[in-house]
Amino acid sequence: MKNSTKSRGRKPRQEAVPVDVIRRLSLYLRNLRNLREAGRGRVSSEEVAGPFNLSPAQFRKDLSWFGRFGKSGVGYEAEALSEEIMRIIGTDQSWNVAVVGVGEMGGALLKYPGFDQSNFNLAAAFDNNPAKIGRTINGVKIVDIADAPLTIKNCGIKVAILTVNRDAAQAAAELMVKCGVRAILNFAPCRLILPETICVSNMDVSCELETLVCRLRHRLLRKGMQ
Amino acid sequence: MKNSTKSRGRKPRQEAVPVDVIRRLSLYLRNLRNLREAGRGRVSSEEVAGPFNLSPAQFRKDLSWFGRFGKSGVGYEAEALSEEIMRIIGTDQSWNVAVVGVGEMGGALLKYPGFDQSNFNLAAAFDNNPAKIGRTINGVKIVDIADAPLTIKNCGIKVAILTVNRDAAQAAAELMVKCGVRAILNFAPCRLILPETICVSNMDVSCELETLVCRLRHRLLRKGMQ
DNA sequence: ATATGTGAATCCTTTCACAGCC
DNA sequence: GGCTGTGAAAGGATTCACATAT
Repeated sequence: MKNSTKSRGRKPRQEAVPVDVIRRLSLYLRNLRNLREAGRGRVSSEEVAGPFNLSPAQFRKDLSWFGRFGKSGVGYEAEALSEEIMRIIGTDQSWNVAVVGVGEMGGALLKYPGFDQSNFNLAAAFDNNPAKIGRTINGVKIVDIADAPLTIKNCGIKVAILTVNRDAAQAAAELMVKCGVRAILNFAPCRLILPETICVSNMDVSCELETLVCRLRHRLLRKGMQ
Repeated sequence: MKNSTKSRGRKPRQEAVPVDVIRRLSLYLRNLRNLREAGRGRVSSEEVAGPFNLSPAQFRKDLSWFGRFGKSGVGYEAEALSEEIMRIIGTDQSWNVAVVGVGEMGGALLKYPGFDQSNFNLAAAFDNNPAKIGRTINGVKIVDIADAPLTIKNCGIKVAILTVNRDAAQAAAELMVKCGVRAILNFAPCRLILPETICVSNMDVSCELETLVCRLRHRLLRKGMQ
């Protein structure tokens, strides 16, 4: 009965950064942008973390995974810190991203203005519907998914957003992996079975809604981040 | 310096259910549906939790927050367990949900077929754009947000999905709260400042994308659920 | 005086392992 | 034999508190 299933029971004792640390870095970064737009040059850990109901100590511990970025007794330079966090996350460079499946959700993402200010560049859109192939949405031409290998290679795409329906998700994901995609943001309401080397994150509306309404009846224990 | 900010440093020592438990229950529930559709009547904790890279022990501990639902040496009845979990979450009853802001994302959600099989019923859509008010999307009539109080009261809406743009999000959220909404699923890329009694969950595409690409460089420590 | 960075302590979550039951 | 339910143990994450730096 022991060591039965896959690799779940391992004890790697590795010095790996917890993924929640990165998720918080991403929040800090957004807040830093706001603070800078509000004219703040120097900021404290309380100012950066407080709005998310996270403690200043948490902020400092999170950063300490990667180095020392503040001045004792003074605080942090908002701009320099932003750049450091972007370097840590990897968004100091630009990323070409593919949208796979131009249905309602895929179309909405292609038109989403939030990416304009980011270093994520929606560089390609794929679909298998002949009625959609060749059309252009917000400057992005919809390409036959059969031609995905070439496009992905040409654009150097490593990240895909999966917005196909549930039944098509697994096959589409496998195709992306075969084309060289290494990270997938999955909007389909199912789990993808992919090699462990591929990074997957799920945006699960049903799951979030269910969690929300459950919090309405039970008083649940959250942990910051709102 | 101590006891400085809000209520962050409390030690409530309460027997509150962690929100992650609920998030996993939601996943188990989905898998149970799949297992039932595949004809399985009786299932084991391994079968239910395994596909999410969660351990059988975790599944049993999660359930133990709420009671005892299995038979020793046998397993669980898939259908009965589904109903129990739905009762725990609260989706044994139907929920009317409002979509606030019928832009690209709001429209996509209104047309999203995933809600058909769920107990979430998109009962109302609000916008402030006269060109949209009065139109119908997927059977849902778009109502002037000025008339939200009446609609929300009539439909008994307690949950809203916020799909307005960032600058409008805080005001729209406050309006919803004033109308009696108690839970908000926020798609806008910002944090909402609301009374603690209101439940908020954020669907944050940028944050997830950043976390994903960060995982491409650093080998991060995830904890199941994929 | 003030705020960082970080070991130590605390708190929480997950896993282990086994008694109990089918 | 096989699987659940659950205390106990192990492992992680958060908070404390203070030495340190400006």
